[in-house]
Amino acid sequence: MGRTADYTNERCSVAATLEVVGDPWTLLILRDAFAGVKRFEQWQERLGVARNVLAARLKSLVGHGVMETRRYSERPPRHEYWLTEKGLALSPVLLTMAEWGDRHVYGRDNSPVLFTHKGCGCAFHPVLACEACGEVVGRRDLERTSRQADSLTVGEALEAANMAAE
Amino acid sequence: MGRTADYTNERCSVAATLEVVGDPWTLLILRDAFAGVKRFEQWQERLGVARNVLAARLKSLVGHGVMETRRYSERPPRHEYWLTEKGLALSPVLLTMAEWGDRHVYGRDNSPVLFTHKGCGCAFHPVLACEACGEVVGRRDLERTSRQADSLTVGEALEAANMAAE
DNA sequence: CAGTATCCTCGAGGATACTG
DNA sequence: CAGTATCCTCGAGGATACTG
Repeated sequence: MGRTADYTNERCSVAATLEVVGDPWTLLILRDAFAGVKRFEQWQERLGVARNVLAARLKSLVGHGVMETRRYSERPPRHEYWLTEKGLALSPVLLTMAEWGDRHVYGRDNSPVLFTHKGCGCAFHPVLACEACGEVVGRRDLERTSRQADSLTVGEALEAANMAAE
Repeated sequence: MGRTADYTNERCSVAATLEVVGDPWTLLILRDAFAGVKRFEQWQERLGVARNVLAARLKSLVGHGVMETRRYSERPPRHEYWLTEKGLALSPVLLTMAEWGDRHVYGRDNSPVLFTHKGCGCAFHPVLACEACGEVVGRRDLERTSRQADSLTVGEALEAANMAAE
């Protein structure tokens, strides 16, 4: 009866990620966070999102441990939102999204943002590599093993993760 | 006045990707497509999504060139939905999402899906590498150059891409 | 500045019945 | 089987005014 896709009953890591960040505004908030945005008003102005919605999203991101608040003024009390390690770990998701939009919507010559790989000096375009051996990997190099049957739902996993965090 | 985030006026490749696939149901549809789902009823049953919504999403994905229809029966006329090259190119997005959910929601020991890298035989966990030089790359190895000011909006880029496709 | 509190709209999505 | 056509609900999000 939910009004939209409900990820919590899925048994899937993709759905788990979507449950935390797969919201129309959240990924734009995170994109801006990676670009250095840390304060409420900055997001509000850049995104034009309603204040209550922005507040709710930030609260959710903090609740999920993706961002954390840091005081930058005592009087008046003010704080900023910083990406945690967990939040910074989303960078490959954002980068692969940027790469796809770049390549398949804009076309590489029209890319609105460019990254340079400092190591080699080239324009950076990500490909996936295997953490274990470092080799570049395509879909064909992977074999998929499902364990869905005996695994937790997204809702259960989130609950367990929150318990562990406390 | 839109009811939700409107990506079309952004000048950003991430937003461009979200405009095409960043919908609560669409990424789950694609996830299942990568798992081999090709027919309407299969998605409908697995996702429990309303039929009109599923039809609309599939139509949108075909319209954006992410999937294409293929006849598999003449009488009665029946077709399947196959990922195009453009659609298959989304695999790094799904894989990095799966990795994050795996690691930061489920925890690696509870992962509902495993991938094995055939090359080295190890459990596959993706990291990003530079297409040009093959080296593994972290956020710190990247330098960002914005060209937002003189670049197209997402809406304009999508229109241009559609024109080119015809 | 960084929100909270209210009120309101409206359109996405669900449910169901129908069709070639 | 693969949708289309209708109708309906309801809650997400926008707008605005207010607060410490």
